Amino acid sequence: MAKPTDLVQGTLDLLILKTISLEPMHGWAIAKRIQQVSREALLVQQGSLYPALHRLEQQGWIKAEWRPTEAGRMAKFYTLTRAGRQQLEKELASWTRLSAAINLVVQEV
Amino acid sequence: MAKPTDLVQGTLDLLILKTISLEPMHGWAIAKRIQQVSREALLVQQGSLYPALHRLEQQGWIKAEWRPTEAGRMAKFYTLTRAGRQQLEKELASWTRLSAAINLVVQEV
DNA sequence: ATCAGTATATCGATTAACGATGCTCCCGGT
DNA sequence: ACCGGGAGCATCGTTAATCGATATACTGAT
Repeated sequence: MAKPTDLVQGTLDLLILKTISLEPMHGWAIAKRIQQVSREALLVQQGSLYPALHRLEQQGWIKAEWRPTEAGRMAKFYTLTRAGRQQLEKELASWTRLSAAINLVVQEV
Repeated sequence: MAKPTDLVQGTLDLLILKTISLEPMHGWAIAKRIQQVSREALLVQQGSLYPALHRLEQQGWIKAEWRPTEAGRMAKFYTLTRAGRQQLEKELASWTRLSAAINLVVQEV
């Protein structure tokens, strides 16, 4: 209720794809990264994160691989596939287009 | 499918509130207006529009009144309430904040 | 021995938007 | 007189994304 949403619904995929497009990362790190880069404005809940990762993997946009972290622990690292890169382009274009459109309405005088 | 979403989920309330903040309008006109101002980028489906209007009315953010249109037909005109104006401020702030945050992530190099 | 932080995961509930469908009224064309 | 199309309001069932809570396990430090 009356809660300042953590995310804009529908943008999580974009955020994840973009984040791992810079370098392969494990889920936990992806969430931290998004939070940090957005200066604490975006908070990716675990109950949103992992389902999203599985969703993306099933679509063939990312692929997972168990590897040790720098801290020496095992974690699932996600890499963007070729299809994922295309999807990122699409989602980026869509976001740009739609957010610009919303701004047109919202800035109307 | 592969459908270029008509809206960004969660922004419809904002779009409606903003639109009728300029002048009271009936549902049909609100949808047309949003579509036109956004240069056809945003398309408000009727199955989204009317439930949203009822939602907003129940929250006490807008209130309805039957009046004749310029064309002489009866239609339900919606006006922003005082609470609605506050809500508009909130949603606007939230959108600004969140979309800026998303852009931070998305424009990361 | 315990606690905090890292890391993955699932489940149920909530909620928004969509697509389809149905209704009425009015106007203009034939 | 008839018909179609646009204006205008509405509801219903489905789908899907996110949230919150909960569970598990490993590590390092106190």
